[in-house]
Amino acid sequence: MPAEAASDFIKKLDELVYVRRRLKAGNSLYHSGDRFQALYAVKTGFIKTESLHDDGRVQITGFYMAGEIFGFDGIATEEHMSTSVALEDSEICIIPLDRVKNFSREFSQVQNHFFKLMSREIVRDHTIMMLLGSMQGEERIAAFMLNLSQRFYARGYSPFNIVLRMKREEIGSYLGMKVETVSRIFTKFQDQKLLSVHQKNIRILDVEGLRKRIGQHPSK
Amino acid sequence: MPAEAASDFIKKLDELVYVRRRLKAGNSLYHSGDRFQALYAVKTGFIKTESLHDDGRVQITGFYMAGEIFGFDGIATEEHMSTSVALEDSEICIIPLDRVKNFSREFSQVQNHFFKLMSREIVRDHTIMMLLGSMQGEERIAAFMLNLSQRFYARGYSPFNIVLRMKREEIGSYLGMKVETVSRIFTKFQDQKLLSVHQKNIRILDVEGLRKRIGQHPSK
DNA sequence: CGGCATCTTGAGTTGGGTCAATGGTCGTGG
DNA sequence: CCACGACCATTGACCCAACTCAAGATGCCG
Repeated sequence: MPAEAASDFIKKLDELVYVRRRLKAGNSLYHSGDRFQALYAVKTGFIKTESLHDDGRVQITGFYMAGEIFGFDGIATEEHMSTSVALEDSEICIIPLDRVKNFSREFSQVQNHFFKLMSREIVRDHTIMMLLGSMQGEERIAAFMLNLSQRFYARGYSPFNIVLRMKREEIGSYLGMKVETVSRIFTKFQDQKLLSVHQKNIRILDVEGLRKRIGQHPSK
Repeated sequence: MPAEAASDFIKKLDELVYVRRRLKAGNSLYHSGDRFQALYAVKTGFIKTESLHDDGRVQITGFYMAGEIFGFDGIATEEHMSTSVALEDSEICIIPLDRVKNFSREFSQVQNHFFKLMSREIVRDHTIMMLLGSMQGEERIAAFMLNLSQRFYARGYSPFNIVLRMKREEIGSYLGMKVETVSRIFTKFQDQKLLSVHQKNIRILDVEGLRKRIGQHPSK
């Protein structure tokens, strides 16, 4: 790839996201049912997306941190199927899909990039489906913590000292279990010296130990 | 949209899928880890995709019938994260992604179409996540049967007389429960005159009754 | 300091898993 | 054509992980 083309590409990517928006903790960018207008990239902060079921139930379908993109669910029907909520004060880059489409015609890499982003989201969802469908409580929490750890690390933060932005109930919603169960498992992991837990401050003490929790379960 | 452009578009879509392939029941198009080469559309038959977890566990992440497209999980890393298996003799259209990308530059609708397809897959996955995360066994089966019914109907088949192509165990894998539980719930639904069950032949007797099963559960 | 939200812990219940046995169905070969 | 064997589905009995309900504990903010 010629250097010039690459730098053009970067410039384009930058143009894509030139609109920013600040979002206070607890506020939403869009609600379920809103007309789809754009994709969103987290610049700073933490976002959750929750899907509303036909009956009243709500489940968190994703947590997004700096560098991650969300909102893809709105493309299919031009209408968002989820609600996005800031878990802390956040800064969000707005990426109008029309702009992506136009740039894609000129720069095939832009198109490639967005295909890959959506594919990655699909893979991520399949991972959660496996977690929800075939792991037990302790395995789910272990997998969740390791996943957070890795994402923090990838973003330049410590992979061991994690400050949770979500409450226990939200973790439960995401992992398909009740608050009480989440809490009990945190306590258990602390007793077993896998984690140290103080409120939302979690320190991962034994990565290997957590890894071993996953997959060595009776379930076949 | 001028009629001519529309017909060009259709022609292009047709060119996209001009390679076909027959697949015997039980055979695979690709395995987890294979290099990604193309997307696949079901022309006739029935396909399952299953994801392999780090530990040995396997979970079915999708069932695809005529008209549905699968394989999107391979785009992210250029490597498939799942294995696709034919549940019955099937005919598959091969859609090389490069071709999609090239046509997209010329026909923006092609690009739109594939963005929407991927978004739809994400929405579908979120639905399953909700099902796995917050529904109980009976609700899951009810939701599953109604979903199948609707897809059969959309493809021109009877929405009431359904011939399952997958075994009970595969339904269980997809819905996050054991064979025995699936079987018990089918029996229960039959006792309650919601379904009539004979082997893989299911007749839906009471759509409203099934709908009411979903969402009226203790959970919260 | 009080009030409110969140988190933890305990006790009892239950949906679904496990294990084990039985029953059907289908394809193959004698 | 029937009998055998393989595979799949169903059913029963028992058990346990996670849920429910209920009480405290902890921390946060005005």
